Amino acid sequence: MLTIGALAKRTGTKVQTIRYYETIGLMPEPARSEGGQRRYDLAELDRLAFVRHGRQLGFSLDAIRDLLDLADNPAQSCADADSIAQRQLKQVEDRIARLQALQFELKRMISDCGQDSVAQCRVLEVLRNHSECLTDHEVGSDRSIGS
Amino acid sequence: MLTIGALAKRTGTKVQTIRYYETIGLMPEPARSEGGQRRYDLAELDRLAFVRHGRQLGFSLDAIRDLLDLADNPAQSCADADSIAQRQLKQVEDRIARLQALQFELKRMISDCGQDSVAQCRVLEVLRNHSECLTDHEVGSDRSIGS
DNA sequence: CTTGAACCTCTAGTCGCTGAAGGGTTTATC
DNA sequence: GATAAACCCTTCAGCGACTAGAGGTTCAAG
Repeated sequence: MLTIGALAKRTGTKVQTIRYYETIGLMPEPARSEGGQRRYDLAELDRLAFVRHGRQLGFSLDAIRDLLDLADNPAQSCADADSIAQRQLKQVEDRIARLQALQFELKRMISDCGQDSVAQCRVLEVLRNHSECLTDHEVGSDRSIGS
Repeated sequence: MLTIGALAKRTGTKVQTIRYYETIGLMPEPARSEGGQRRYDLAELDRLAFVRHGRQLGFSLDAIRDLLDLADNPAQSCADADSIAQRQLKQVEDRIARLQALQFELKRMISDCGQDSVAQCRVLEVLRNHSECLTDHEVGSDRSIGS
């Protein structure tokens, strides 16, 4: 039986995060000690490890919830799990593309500035005039990854 | 004199977002009509365009606040603006690197699954066993870009 | 039996917006 | 001059995924 602190250490999670997962129903309500403290078993350790690993791979908590359901009902879950992962891959690839456009624009902005200490700063100039940009560097929502 | 709606349309911003920028002090309190509606002039249009462009380039509102201060005090602001942009570039490059590790891992996970409809799903398997991963695909905070 | 680390609940804050409720103003048309 | 539509106002709550803090309780070691 693990305390919440031990579980946190083993999975690289903060204690508060585990309690948060419990409040949103991602982790089950665990057993309690006589004094009311949470006690976890190995099944719960596995579940949390699964969740954290999903988070590290950028899955949203909703996606992880779906994947957990699939893992619990093993009958032909593969196609569903695959499509969730495909969706995640696509999101990751979209984000990479957008960030690369940003990277290009930022690099150009910085290298144009650099040495000459004239009052005309390229960085500020570029921000003032969008027309100076070469790429379409709009950034979409980046909400799925927490700290 | 522009209404808030006209300003929103011209800058591709939502009306609420402009009001939000005002509450956090990023946009000044504008003039008002007799009936109390906001009226903007061209200086305010420029400022909002600057802010939005900074957001498109992934700068946080705090970074944009600093850049606006620099733009207002033109004396040798170039080095400061440059270092803010450098920091932003580094963040973008870090995020790209992490996302590419994710992309690699997700692709591997998906391609290993694919055809064989056996109950053993690679996607779920990989999530269960972190040790199967080849890369260090930890994802950091992605807080700086809104929707 | 005492200490102190770890636990508990509850609430509020983070970031950058977004949406909605419940009104008031402006403008165009009749 | 009336009316209606389109716009605007304030205020508050919510998103996702946590994180931090206050103020109190429990547990394990010495």
